[in-house]
Amino acid sequence: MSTPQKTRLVSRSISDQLYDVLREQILNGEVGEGEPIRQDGIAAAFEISKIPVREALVRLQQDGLVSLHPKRGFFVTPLTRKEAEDVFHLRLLIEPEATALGAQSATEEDAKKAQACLEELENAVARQDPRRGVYNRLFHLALVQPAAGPTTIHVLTLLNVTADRYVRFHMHMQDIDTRANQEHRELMACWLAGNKREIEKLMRKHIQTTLDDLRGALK
Amino acid sequence: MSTPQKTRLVSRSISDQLYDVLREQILNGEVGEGEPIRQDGIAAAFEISKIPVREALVRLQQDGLVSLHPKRGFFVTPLTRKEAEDVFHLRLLIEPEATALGAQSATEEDAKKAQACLEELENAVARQDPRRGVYNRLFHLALVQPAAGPTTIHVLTLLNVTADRYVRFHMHMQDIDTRANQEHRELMACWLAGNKREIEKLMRKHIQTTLDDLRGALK
DNA sequence: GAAGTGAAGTTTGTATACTATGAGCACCCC
DNA sequence: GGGGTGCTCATAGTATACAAACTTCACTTC
Repeated sequence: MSTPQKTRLVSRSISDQLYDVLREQILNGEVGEGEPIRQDGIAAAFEISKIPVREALVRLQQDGLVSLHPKRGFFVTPLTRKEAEDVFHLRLLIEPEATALGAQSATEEDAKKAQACLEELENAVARQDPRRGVYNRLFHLALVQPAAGPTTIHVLTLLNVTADRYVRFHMHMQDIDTRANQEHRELMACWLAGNKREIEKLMRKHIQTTLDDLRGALK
Repeated sequence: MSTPQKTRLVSRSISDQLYDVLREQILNGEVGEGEPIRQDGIAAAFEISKIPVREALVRLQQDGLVSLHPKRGFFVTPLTRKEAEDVFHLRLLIEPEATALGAQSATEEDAKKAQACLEELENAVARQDPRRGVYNRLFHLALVQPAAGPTTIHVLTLLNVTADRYVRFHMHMQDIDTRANQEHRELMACWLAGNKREIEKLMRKHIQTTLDDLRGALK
């Protein structure tokens, strides 16, 4: 029997699933910044015990999305202009180069996957999926994946998640969807062609434009 | 009554303390790479329950020091040349500039704290303290702290921790202690003077030299 | 002897239960 | 009436208990 099936199937633990759900809720602003997070409340809402809730929160804490005051609980970290600037600064340092390197060592399969991610992203945008930030991240990461080491992936994931939070909070999506779509198309074409210098420039501009828009929204 | 006491005293939870201890053990190689980590074993060793053990491990997982195979347990992530290159590459991108910015906006107090960290580091080196990697990280971070945003701090901490792991594993400390001491002195002098360009150059060289030594150790 | 099958023993992941700390409020003293 | 003191309640953090999954290994079958 052949093995075309290569997706690894594993049982995801409750805490692991909850981690994704809570992260998405925070990114969507469903729990306001600075707001306390009641472990019992979440446990009751999902009809589970506190143990997996705490594990998910601990992971989010390590991601910087919530902070923990000992014996007082977890709080959603407030959004600050300083953090926004910080995150985009780091992205500008890391992501353009990493993307260019990814293009250079991308295999046929990597290219397919990146294109699939772009399609999914465009579909999500087209149907106004509120989770399209997720697909945006996946696309950006797919461009980096072929060459990047595990730490670069991890750091960029962290940065993109936080960036996503600011974008979702301060900006009306439809305002940037069209432009972003255009830029993503250009990026993808250039990435497939493997033009290192050009990709770096495009990606830098792509991130910078988002940052400029964000600064505008922050007045 | 005056308040010269400004260190904030908080009760550290068991899981929080354990996080530090386990991280240090992994950095020291006390648990070999790829080795499984038995939750019950650790719980028994510290005479606590599994709950805080799991929380500490989840944090370490988020740091990339251990990985989790569902229903099979936590494993110490293996050291790879690729990750080492990756981590140092990122440090070279971020840390020199961040250190220079730190120097520019350092207050008198920041300077005092940085110098105190350097002293502690030198003391630790002098007495061959096995935990001197910790003080090294604290010193490097103290140089960055004055200007850096929270995310930069977080990312650099992550990178320095991982870098530390490779340095401790592959290199005999005494071989580099002397050189590092010298370089730290130079860095500190330059940092206090606030010469941006020069600091960047020195820090870049400092990190690069460590990377070169590491490459040598890796054959 | 190699490969498949099944039962016993580990170990994980989560529920439940308990302790103790912090917040909030009423009361008291001046 | 303002500030201190103790009580009550809510919540965090951890221990204990347990079900489900994985591993191991002996046993069977060809």
